[in-house]
Amino acid sequence: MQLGMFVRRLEQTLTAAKADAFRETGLTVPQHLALLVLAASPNNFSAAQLARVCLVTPQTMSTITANLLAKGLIEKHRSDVHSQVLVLKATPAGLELLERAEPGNLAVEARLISGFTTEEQEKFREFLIRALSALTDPPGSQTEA
Amino acid sequence: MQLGMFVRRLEQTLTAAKADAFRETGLTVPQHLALLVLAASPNNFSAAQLARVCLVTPQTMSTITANLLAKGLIEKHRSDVHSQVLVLKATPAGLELLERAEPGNLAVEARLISGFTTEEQEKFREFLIRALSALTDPPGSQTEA
DNA sequence: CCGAGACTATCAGAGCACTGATAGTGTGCC
DNA sequence: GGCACACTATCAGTGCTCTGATAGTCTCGG
Repeated sequence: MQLGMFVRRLEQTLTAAKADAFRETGLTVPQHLALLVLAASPNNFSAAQLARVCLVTPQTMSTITANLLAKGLIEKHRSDVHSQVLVLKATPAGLELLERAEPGNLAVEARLISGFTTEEQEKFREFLIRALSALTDPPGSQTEA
Repeated sequence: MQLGMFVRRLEQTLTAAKADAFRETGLTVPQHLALLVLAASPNNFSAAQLARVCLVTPQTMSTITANLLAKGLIEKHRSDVHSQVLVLKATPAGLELLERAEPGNLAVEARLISGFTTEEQEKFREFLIRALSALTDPPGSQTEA
């Protein structure tokens, strides 16, 4: 079995576990992430910036923020420096819900690494980053160079 | 940054890379997987069995097989042992397309592990499986017991 | 000044993935 | 025999993700 299969499997299981943890709050995993980033950011993001941070396309983030907006967890403000840019901001209700969701999130993360020593965690993380780099940096792109 | 984030990121990047590799064939990543499993299986699967193997729900697999079916890459046969079960089978066209898709798939897998020694690959795989087990086996599920 | 390029937002459409619900079938227990 | 349970297929609805396309705005260079 190829390594990629295991990566996919772990991610699926992880997402399922988080979705389960967030069920009570009504948040989805991407919604949680967007809210988390927004709450942590000093000056708030535009949808396009948020999309880049969360590694999705602006169109996808638009879907996510539309759902958060409909639930009143975030709000949009017209930027005063760029007349067209819409700045996103977590509402008090959003922050409050996030508070309630975090324990579940952290519990899943804790479960993920429960079988690892601190050293192994570091090594695991290093492996993930190295694999990511290998896929991101085009090493086999001498073809067109 | 939490470890889960890196897992998600790697999976997203991996899927994107595979999607890119399959673009020429018109296959999506889930379609490729379903076709691969179907082609490799001695006696062919029902949609429900295939769903379990690919780790998706039967409803999801139904969507995937509908698209494969529409492209003529697989076919459905009524099982002769169970009157209601529909057995799936890759068509010659499906097998032929799979042949064309495999090099790209393998290239991405090769890229994924390109920065690893054989030992590290084994360790990486072991880490992934260990994390998977930690999430799957319910260690904190005494709540409802 | 004006046009090119970069960035923003947003619509449209396809595919994947889930939950929930409905219905048919097949096995096995009472 | 008949009922319950398990498994199959499938419809309906929601949400995430992508590509492609359209349009507004801003900056910078000629």
